[in-house]
Amino acid sequence: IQLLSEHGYGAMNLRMLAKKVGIQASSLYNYIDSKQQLLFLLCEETTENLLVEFDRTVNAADPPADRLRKFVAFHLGYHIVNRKQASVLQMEIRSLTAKNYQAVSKLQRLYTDKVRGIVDSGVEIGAFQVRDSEIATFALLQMLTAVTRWYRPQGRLSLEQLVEIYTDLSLG
Amino acid sequence: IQLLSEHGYGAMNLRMLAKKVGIQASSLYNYIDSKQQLLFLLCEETTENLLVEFDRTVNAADPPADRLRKFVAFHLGYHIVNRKQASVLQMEIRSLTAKNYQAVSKLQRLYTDKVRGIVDSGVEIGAFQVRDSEIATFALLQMLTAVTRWYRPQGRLSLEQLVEIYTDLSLG
Amino acid sequence: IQLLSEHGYGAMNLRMLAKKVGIQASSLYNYIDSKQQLLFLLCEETTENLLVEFDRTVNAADPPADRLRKFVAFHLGYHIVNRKQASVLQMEIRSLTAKNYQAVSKLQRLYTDKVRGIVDSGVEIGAFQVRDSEIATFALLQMLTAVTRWYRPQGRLSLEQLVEIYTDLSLG
Amino acid sequence: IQLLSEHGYGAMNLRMLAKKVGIQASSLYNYIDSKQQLLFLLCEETTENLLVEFDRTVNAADPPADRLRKFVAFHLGYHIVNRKQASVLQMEIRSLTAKNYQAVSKLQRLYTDKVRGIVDSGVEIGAFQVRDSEIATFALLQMLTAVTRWYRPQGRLSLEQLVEIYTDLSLG
DNA sequence: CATGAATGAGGTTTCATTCAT
DNA sequence: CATGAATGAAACCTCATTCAT
Repeated sequence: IQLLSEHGYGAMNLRMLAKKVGIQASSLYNYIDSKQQLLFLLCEETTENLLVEFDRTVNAADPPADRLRKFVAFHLGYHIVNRKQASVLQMEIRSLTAKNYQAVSKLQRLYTDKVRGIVDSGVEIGAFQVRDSEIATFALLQMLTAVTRWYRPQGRLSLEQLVEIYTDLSLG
Repeated sequence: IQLLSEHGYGAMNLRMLAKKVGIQASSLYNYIDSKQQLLFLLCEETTENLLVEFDRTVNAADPPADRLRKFVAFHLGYHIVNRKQASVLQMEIRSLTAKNYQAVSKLQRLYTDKVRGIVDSGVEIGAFQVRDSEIATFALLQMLTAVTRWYRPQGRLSLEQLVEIYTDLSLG
Repeated sequence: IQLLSEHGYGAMNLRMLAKKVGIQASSLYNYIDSKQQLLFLLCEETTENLLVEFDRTVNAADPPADRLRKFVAFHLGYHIVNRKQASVLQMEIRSLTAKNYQAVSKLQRLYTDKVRGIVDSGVEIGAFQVRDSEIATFALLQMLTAVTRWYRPQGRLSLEQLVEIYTDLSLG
Repeated sequence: IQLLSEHGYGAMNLRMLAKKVGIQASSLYNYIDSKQQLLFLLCEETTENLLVEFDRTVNAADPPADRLRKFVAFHLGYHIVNRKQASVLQMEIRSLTAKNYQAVSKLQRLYTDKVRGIVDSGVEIGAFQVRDSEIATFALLQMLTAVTRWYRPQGRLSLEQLVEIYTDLSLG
């Protein structure tokens, strides 16, 4: 994950990975079938994990505004803590084989749908006002996810502060 | 730009580009110094163009709310019309040489600062309320820029509708 | 052809070939698409050539016994003169891709059918007596073709002598 | 033998063999010293076996024509029943180390000499007429041996029929 | 301005073989 | 007797780049 997030799939080669884990490049093939499969497994696992954690965190029974708050805190926190993993997912899916890409895409769609569910239910009961809930969902997700692009630990703001700020922006 | 946006810098090779423009790969070197330089020129040009267009569109004399509206319309429109170019800029700067990366980064920083200027001046006169104007600027920019990730022509919404929706979200 | 006949497809590597022709291995790819394609082209060409030469040599209008004599002289001569090429064809077709194998196989079948035609027409007019003309054709062909397995130039017998000997055996 | 005859020495790898026998590749080394030695043992054993069976079947005291008939029946039958083994011997000796190759070659020469003995003794007493007994021996052997190249069980002809056909051709 | 042929560095992958357990 | 993990050499192939023409 670290190497992928630093160099990208194309620029990371297996010799780098091998050196990092202290074996020869050929020995990697005791663990993976191919470089492509490695990327796929990583992307798949990360996305599935995100789905599981979402369900564990966001209680479907809560009112929409509460769910949104929990979602923002969760999604932001997750993307800050696992920012390398998340940025690999964001940047490198394009390097997946058509077939693999579709599999991961499908999982990501499930996640997007969950978030859309929050927005929609808020709109339904009049808690949220948005012109277009699909676009609102995209905008929300991308605004939050993009935290991986600039976040640096030891930055000016703590995780808690960021959550507050982004919650404000999201509710707005 | 088309090939870069489809395949990425690493996966696009000069033979592909040569074929696309109808010459042999070696002939490309009559026009470019290296693959890297080509990417750099493209990124640099795109960013500079963005800066110029911003200045031409957003009148520094207008009140902040107006400038924000004009900015949203401009930035969104630009990223939809030039979405391939924009997505190259977004995705491929990482493939730039350290030196080239810094040069483009510096230009991008200028743009970010201009947007930050709008936010700040709005906050100053009490037109906008944000907890943190740096984060707000990032969030705003990334929310808008990410339109390149999902936009498809012949989609459900016209450019005008999208501008309205995103203006709403931005003011919120 | 020389390298393939000496080492076999699997054991011949492209570096050997490159060295033989005095360029770098990678430069071979200016002429071929892949090692597999090289083998295919060689096999295809050889087989097609054999078909053409057969037609040029064996006159369909002659009586069967004459055609058989001409065929023996031609086939034996061809396999002695082009013995390396012929032995590649014999030994290495198995290394062809399924698809490529079928293409070459089909061509070879055409040749076998021509020879079978000679045998059949001889049987028809009572010039040849064989219990089974399919097996007789196989036996004839393989007996002749196998000359590539042991023939060495500067051997005890001249080409003319060999032709006489094999003609005798074939008519028998 | 099955794997070697299907894929050839170069294309068969020890992992395939291991899987076939239900152990791990490394465990093979409890039974063999090397891949090369495995091929050698197989080739050696097959050839020796052929020699032993020849002696058991072809009675040196019989008149040449009878010996030839017995030889044809034996050699053909053996190559049909053990066709995979036989085709490995035919195709893969070339993959033997120089030293191993010579050892097997020497054994094969013994077999060829035995067949030559039949031809020669037939010529001596005037039972066979051949222009050149060395070539006749080669031709005979290769004609028969090549049955491995096309024979398929459940083919049109029974073993007995094939023996009759080939005996005819051989005497001719 | 265009080309074809060449290059060399490097990439992923394969595979026989080893070895501690 | 079996294994999993390791290895290193080597294989095919790719690609940015060069250069004489």
